[in-house]
Amino acid sequence: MRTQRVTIKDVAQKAGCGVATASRVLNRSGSSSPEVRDRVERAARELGFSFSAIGRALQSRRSMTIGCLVPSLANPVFAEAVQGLQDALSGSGYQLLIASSDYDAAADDAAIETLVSKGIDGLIVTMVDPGDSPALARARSRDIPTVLMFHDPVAGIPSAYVDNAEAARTVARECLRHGHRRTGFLALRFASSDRSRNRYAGFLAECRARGLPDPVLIELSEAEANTPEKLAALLSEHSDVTAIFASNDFLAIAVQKAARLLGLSVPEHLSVVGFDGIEIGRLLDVPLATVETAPGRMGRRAAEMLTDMLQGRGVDQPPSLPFAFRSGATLAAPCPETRDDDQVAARPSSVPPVQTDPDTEPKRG
Amino acid sequence: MRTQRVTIKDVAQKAGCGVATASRVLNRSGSSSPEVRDRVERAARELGFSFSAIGRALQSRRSMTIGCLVPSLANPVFAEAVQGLQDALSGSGYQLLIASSDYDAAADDAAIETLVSKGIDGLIVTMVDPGDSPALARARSRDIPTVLMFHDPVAGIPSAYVDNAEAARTVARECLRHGHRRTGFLALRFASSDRSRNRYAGFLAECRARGLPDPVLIELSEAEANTPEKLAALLSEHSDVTAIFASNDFLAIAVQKAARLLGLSVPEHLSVVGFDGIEIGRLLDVPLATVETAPGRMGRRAAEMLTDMLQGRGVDQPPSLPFAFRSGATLAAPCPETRDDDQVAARPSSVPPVQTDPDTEPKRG
DNA sequence: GCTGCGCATGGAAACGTTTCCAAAAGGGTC
DNA sequence: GACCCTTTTGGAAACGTTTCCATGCGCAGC
Repeated sequence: MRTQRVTIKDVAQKAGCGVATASRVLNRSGSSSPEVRDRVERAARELGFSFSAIGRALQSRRSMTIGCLVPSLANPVFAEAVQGLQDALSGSGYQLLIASSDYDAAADDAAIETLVSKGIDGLIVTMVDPGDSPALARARSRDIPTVLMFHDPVAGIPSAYVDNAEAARTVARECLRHGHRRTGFLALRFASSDRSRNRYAGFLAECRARGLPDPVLIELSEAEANTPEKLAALLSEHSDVTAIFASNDFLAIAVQKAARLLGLSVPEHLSVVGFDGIEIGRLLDVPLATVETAPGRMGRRAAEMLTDMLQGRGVDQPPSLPFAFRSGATLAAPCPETRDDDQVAARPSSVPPVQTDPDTEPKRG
Repeated sequence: MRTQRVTIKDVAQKAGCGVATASRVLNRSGSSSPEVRDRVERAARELGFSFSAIGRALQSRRSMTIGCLVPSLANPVFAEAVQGLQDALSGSGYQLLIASSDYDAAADDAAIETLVSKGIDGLIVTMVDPGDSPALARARSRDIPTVLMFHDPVAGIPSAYVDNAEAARTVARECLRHGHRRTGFLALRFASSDRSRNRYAGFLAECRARGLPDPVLIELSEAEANTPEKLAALLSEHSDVTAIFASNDFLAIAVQKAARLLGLSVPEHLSVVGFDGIEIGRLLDVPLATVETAPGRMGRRAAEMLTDMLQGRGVDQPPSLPFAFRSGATLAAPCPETRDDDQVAARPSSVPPVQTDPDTEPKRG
C-alpha cells in the first residue's frame, strides 16, 4: 500500500496552521510561537514528513546539485577524483549528478546539456576539449559556476590540475640523468586527451632543451594497450629506445609485461616510467617509477573552488597542484651492452640518488 | 550579462500561442497545426530554449534520476560497477545521482534519505547492511524501486551479484587441490562488508567439508593493509599457513609485498589468491590467482533490472552472475621444506592443470 | 485612550511544467 | 441550413516549496 507523499500542506493541516507557518517552523526561518512550533514539529514527525527537494529547487532556483562530467569511472584516476569531490562536498548539502562520456566529445556536449537542464548549481568537468565545447560555453553564459579538473586552465575557466608539461619535463630530466638518450612516449587516446598531449609536449621540450633527439611518439589503440602481444609487437618496432615514458601507470605496467614477452628485462634493457602514481605501482616486485598526482586531491580542490564560487566568492586560478616524481626500480641506467647494437657507450652504472622536486609534496593527502 | 532562463512561457509568447500548445509541440504530444508547430519550433530554437527538468519533475512526479549509493568510488570495483550503470543507463534518459558512505552504516542511511528527498525514481545500493536500514525500508515502503549490487539478495530486494560464498568455495577447492591444508583468510572491513563475510563463510564451509582445519581469519585495519611492514608483522604471526585467500586483489598484492619483506617467496613459501580479478593482476611478473567477477557487468545487470522495474515490469531475482577462477602463478603447491618446521610431508609438485568451473563465464564481457 | 511598533500568522503568488477541459473552428452529412 | 464529429487551441489547475504582504494582536510610550 503506497503511502502518498506527505507534503508540507499535510503537516500544516495536521498542525492546524497555514503552510507558511509550517514552512517557517520546519526551516527555522522567521518567527513562530512555541506552541505552534511544537505542533508543527510533532505533526511532521508523526507524518514522517521530509521536504521535496524538487519543490524547493523550483521555488528557490537552486537544486543543491552539482553536475560532474568525467570521461569514465572505469579509470581509477577519475574515480578517485570523483570520490575526492564527494569527500569535499559531504556535509555541504550538495549532491553529485554524474555523467560520463567515454572520451567522446559529442557525448561531452550532450551530457552537459542534460546536466544543465537538470538545474545543476555548478559544474565540474573533465572532457575532451573544454576550450571548444558549445554546451560548456552555453552553461557558462548562463552563469553556471564551472571548474575544470585535470585540464590546464582554459578560456578563463579555473581548474584543479597538475602541470602535466612540467611533470613530464621532470620525467625527461630523470631519464636523462640516468643516461638515456633515445626515449619513447607511449600515448593512449592522444587525440582526445589534452593531458596526454601536454605530457608529450613537456617531455619533448625538455629533451630538445637538453639537446637530445626527439622522443618517439608511439600512439596506441585501446586494443593494443590491452593485449600484451600487440603491445610487444609495437615496442619491437622501436628497438633503439632505452626508456619509455608511458602516459599512465597501467600502460607502464603493460609495457613491462610486453617487455617480458620480448625477452627484455626491466630496467636492464628497457626503463619504464609511468604517470599518475597509483598505489599498486609501489607494491610491485619492481616498483614502478612514476609521477604521483593525487587525483583525490584534485577532486577536493575542485570542489572547494566550486563551493567558493557558489557562495559568490570570486575564485581566481590557484597554482597547479604539486606532483612528485616517485623513483622506482623500473628506471635505471641503460645497460651498456644494449639490446640494439648501434647504441650508446658504457655509462657509470651508479647514479646519484634520485631527489624529489623541492616544492612538490610527497603523496596523496 | 546573465541570460534569464528561458521558459516555455517565453517560447509560447514569441510564437504567439498558449503555453499548452507550445508544450504539445515541443513534446510532440497531442496534435497541432503545421504553422503553429513551425512557429513554436523556431521560437524555441531562436531563444535557445530547453526544458527545465525540475519543472517537469514537479509536475510529472518523475525526476528521471536514479539514486546510487556505494561505499566508495576510490575502490575500483565499485567505480567500475557505477560505470556499468552509466553504460546501461546511457540513452535511457535517466541520470545518476551518486552518494558514497565510506563504509559507514549511519552515512548509508543519511545518504538514502537525501537521495529519496531529491525525488529519485529508483535506487541502486551497495551498503553496509541492506537488511537493517531504516532509510532503505522507508524508501521501499514508498514504492521506490530498489535493487542491490554486490549483496546477496536480502529482504526480498533483488540483487545483481556474484555468489561470494560459492566463489570462495572454489578458491578453497583450488587451494586444496594444490595441496594446501593450513590456510588463512585475510579480511578488510569484515564488520562492514557482508561480501567479505560471505567469502569467509564459503571458504570455511568448504574447508570443513573436506576435513581441513579451519582457515585462520586475519582481520586487518586500513592502516595494516596499506603498510607492508605492518602487514608483514601480522603475517609472521601465522607462519604455519601456506596459502592466503585475500578478500580482494589489492590486499593480495600487498601480501606479496609483505612476503617479500619477510624473505618468503610466492608461491614457493606462500601461495596467495585474490578476489575481484582486476586487470592489473594479469600483467604482473607473477600473475595473480584470483576470482574474476566483472563488476561492470554487475552494474549493467543492476541497471537493467531497475529499468525493468521502472517500466512496471515485475522483476524476480535472477540467478547470481558468473564468476571465474583465474589461475595464476601465485598459487602453487606448498614447498616441501616449508618455512615452518611442523609441517606437511612432501607433495607431488606437479599438479593437474587448473580447470575453470564449467558454468561460469570467462571474464568481463 | 491613542498611536505605533513588533511579533505571529496565513493567504496567495511564483517557480516551470503537463494535462484536463472547454471552446472554437472546420468540414462533412442529412 | 442545422447538426455532429474531429481537430486545434488556450486557460487554468496542479505539482511542493518559499516568501511577500497584509492582518491581527498585545504592549509600551505619550
